[in-house]
Amino acid sequence: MKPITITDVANHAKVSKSTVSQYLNKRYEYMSEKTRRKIEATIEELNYQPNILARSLKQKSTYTIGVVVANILHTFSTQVIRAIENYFYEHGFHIIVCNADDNPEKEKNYIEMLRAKQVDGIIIFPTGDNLDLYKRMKSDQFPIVFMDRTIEELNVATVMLDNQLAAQLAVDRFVEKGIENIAIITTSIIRDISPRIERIQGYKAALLSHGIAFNSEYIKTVNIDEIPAALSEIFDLEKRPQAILAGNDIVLNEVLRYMKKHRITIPDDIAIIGIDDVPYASFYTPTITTIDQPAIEMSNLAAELLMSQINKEETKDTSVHRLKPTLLMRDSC
Amino acid sequence: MKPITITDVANHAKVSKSTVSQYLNKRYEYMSEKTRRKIEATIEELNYQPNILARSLKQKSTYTIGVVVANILHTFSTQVIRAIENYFYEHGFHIIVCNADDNPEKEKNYIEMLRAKQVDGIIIFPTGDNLDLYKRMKSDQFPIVFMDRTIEELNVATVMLDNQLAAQLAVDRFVEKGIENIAIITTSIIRDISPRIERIQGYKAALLSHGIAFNSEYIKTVNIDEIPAALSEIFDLEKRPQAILAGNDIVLNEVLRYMKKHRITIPDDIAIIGIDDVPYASFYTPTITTIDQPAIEMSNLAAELLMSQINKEETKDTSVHRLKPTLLMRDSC
DNA sequence: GAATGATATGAAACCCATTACAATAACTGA
DNA sequence: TCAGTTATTGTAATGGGTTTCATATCATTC
Repeated sequence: MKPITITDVANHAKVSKSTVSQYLNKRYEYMSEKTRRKIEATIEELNYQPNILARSLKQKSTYTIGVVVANILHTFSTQVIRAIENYFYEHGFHIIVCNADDNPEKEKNYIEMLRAKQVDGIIIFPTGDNLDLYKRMKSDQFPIVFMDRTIEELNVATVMLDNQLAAQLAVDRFVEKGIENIAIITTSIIRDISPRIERIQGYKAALLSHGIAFNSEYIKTVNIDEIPAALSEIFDLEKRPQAILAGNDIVLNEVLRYMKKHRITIPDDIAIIGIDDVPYASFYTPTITTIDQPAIEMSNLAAELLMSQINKEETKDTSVHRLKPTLLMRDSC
Repeated sequence: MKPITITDVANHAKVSKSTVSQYLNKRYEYMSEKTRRKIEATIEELNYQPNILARSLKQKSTYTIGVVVANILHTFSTQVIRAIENYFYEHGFHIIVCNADDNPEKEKNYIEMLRAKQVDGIIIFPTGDNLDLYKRMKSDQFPIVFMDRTIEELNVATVMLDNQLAAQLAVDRFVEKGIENIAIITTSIIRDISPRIERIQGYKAALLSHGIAFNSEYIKTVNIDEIPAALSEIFDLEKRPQAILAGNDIVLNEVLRYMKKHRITIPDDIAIIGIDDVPYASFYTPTITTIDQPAIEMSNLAAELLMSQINKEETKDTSVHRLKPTLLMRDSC
């Protein structure tokens, strides 16, 4: 069952490979009407499908791009994958999805494989631990866009949330409600993952702007399975907080689970705001106030930035785009 | 900035391309220790990465597989993508993720592109409307596994949920609680999508097994945005149901949203069970009883079935594997 | 009827690896 | 020392397309 090749078509239609190739590339002006129809019929008859590998090898373009997410478990990652897939489908590209699992080794492996497979570009949520690799791509002028996280010194086009603002929106809201004792919980910040850092910075800055001194006991950065313990610590404090800012969707889940378990009433006993909107936020009891990331807008922007690099457009945009989050006011605060 | 090729390495190391190629394929017995080290050093020095396209063209294997999900919006789809990605990463494969959007045209386009790109196999949630295409893959002996849905007449290896059992578990649970008026809501069943059909069949069969006549007014198959209207219809019935079985996670969301909006108490006013577990099920108020699909197990099985086809193993398994769902008993019923 | 130009087609190089096999070099034992 | 191995390396074909450019064909014009 050997596949049909362009040579088979050429022989069968009694023309040369090159003419068939011209046909495949819709350069009909290079052949007569008769030849065109003959080739058309032959392709139909043999059910021929061109081998894109061979074409890509010559043309140096695979119409494939790689998407390396840091952790596919986050709702945000899947939203981004979905939106990017959608964008590139419209442009005739395929996406290869890779999950680095927050593991720099895995990330490295993926990036190297993607480049070896000659993808036309990569959108990556960088773990931050492969500086050399990033630099090499940069110096090779390989199309690349960072998402969600920035690597300061690199000058790579980046799309991320205005994380400081995200935290600030939440703090402002809490303060508006007369709450000053605000805790923040994020997942681990090994390797200086920028969003987590920035959210904590934004939190501190916002508190200061309201003249509230921040209490370091109110700041918890822990692994997911350590969240219940962290919450217990916070609640055992002499001055327990009146509000919690959950740093991402997974943290929010754990926080809500904890409140449920310990029968702590939201928002009376504790006010809650989560960064990242979650599907159930609008019908949970109470409904949950969240800070929504414009995932689709961010994805489209990242895709466009990548496309302009792929198309070697002049606009060498290497800036960091910070998109604005939205406060979705609901009942949990 | 032209890329380094095997020829560059060969010239630089003063050996032939073939020797370098042997080195790349770790066939060190074809060269002396000295040559091996020379090549090794040169590759290091030039930072050479082989072009996998060229290799794939010759070897007729791309170490890439396609995953075409019917609708990436379902939690189940993303769970499957995640698990399959994980499985294939372990085996040195990449996955290309495609979202058919429940659109047979898009599905067709994707399948043809994937084959043109010479992927080694495809895992697909078939829309069911591309019979010719499925048949052709089958007759080409192209590695393919169906997931979530079966196409009866085709004899393609398939992994899916035991949907009848899923519905039955739910009905049994309702009946156990003394509830007999049970409604079921699924999303649209144009094109005879098998899970939806089977879940309704299972629902009917389970009712009968309990000696309960089913009421066709209790069965709603509608688009997502029509769910509130469908619910209103059901609640306006003379004999309104005491329970609702939500056919998938998205339906469950809409049902819960409706109940919240109309202040209908779960489980007192209405008992609810959802097919597909959702992240918030265990801390919602009340916690939600769900029928959980073993997504990871199903994905691994599908991946293994595909791998055995790719490796041309003897075991020509073309059967339909129906995995058992689990009832996660919580408070909503 | 030859020169001209436009149209149509094919030959061959190329993309970058792999691989079968030929060629050379080094080494063995008699 | 020389045939006979064995170890090492190189040549060339191959995979399936694209692309450049030469050639063939044909109609047109003078």
